[in-house]
Amino acid sequence: MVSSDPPVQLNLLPSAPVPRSHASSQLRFPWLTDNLAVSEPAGSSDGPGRGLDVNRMPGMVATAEEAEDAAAPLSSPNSTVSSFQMDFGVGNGGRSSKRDLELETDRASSRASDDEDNGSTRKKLRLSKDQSAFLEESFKEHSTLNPKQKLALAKQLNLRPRQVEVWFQNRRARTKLKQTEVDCEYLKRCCETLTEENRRLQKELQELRALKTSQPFYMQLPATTLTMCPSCERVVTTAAANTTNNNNNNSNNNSLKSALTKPRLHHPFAQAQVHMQHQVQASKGAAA
DNA sequence: CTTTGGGGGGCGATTACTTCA
DNA sequence: GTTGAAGTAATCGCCCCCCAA
Repeated sequence: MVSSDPPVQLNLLPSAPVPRSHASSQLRFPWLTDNLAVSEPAGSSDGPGRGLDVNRMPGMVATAEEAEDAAAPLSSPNSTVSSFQMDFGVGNGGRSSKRDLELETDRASSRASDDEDNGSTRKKLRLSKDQSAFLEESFKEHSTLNPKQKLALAKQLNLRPRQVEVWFQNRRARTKLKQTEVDCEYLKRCCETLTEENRRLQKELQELRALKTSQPFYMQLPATTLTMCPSCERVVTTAAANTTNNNNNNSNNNSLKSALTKPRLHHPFAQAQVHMQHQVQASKGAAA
């Protein structure tokens, strides 16, 4: 009934869900050479003193996660990101060891970046284009990460695992939002189509009622039902099955036969016949 | 076998920061 | 230089699942 296009399914997520542990794979991306210097992110010219984060006052590290954040490097846009070799999903999928692995990685990261960070403020980072592109490619492969994948990505991009995790969370949220917008647009079109259809059907109904009052002859005919012709999408009246009157209205049957064999415009039964032929042809075509 | 508490991860909502027109 | 909108990194709180005790 709704003639709108089918809803668009944005291909924003990986086609297959990420298995808990799948064969390790190695990804190399052409824009990342061994000596590729990650481009300077926009706005990175700001000094570390600017953009003081009120949530991260110096010396206020309390929880393990905060320790992780505070100890980890800024995205160090000038650092060298070498040959991304993804080692995804090895071993047990590592739920139990996740914390240890992250802490270990963060300790390593903090060692590498103590001079940059100074443990002072943590301003909001802007990922470099290369980092974003790599994360994007990874997201195409898997929309979710297991702990090892997360660590591998973090290591290769010189980011904190938490940053990778957050990026994927936000990316999933954006994907969902986009898909929702697309769905919304589709439903809107459906609604418009149905509204128009309803308007047209109301008009047809009015026409049929007018026809009924102006041509009382058809009042004597068997009860009719409204049906929709699938081929032309017009409402037609068809004779309802009526076995009780079969024996006593031969005259009607004769006139009916003549009407059906010589369909005339605006004759309800003739219209019904024509539309039934349409239906048969349509169904034959569909079957073919 | 069932219950329970903790760890871990995902998600929605929100905040805060950056960029751009 | 200022401002508002848009984009996005990051946080918070909640929920669910899993697992060991």
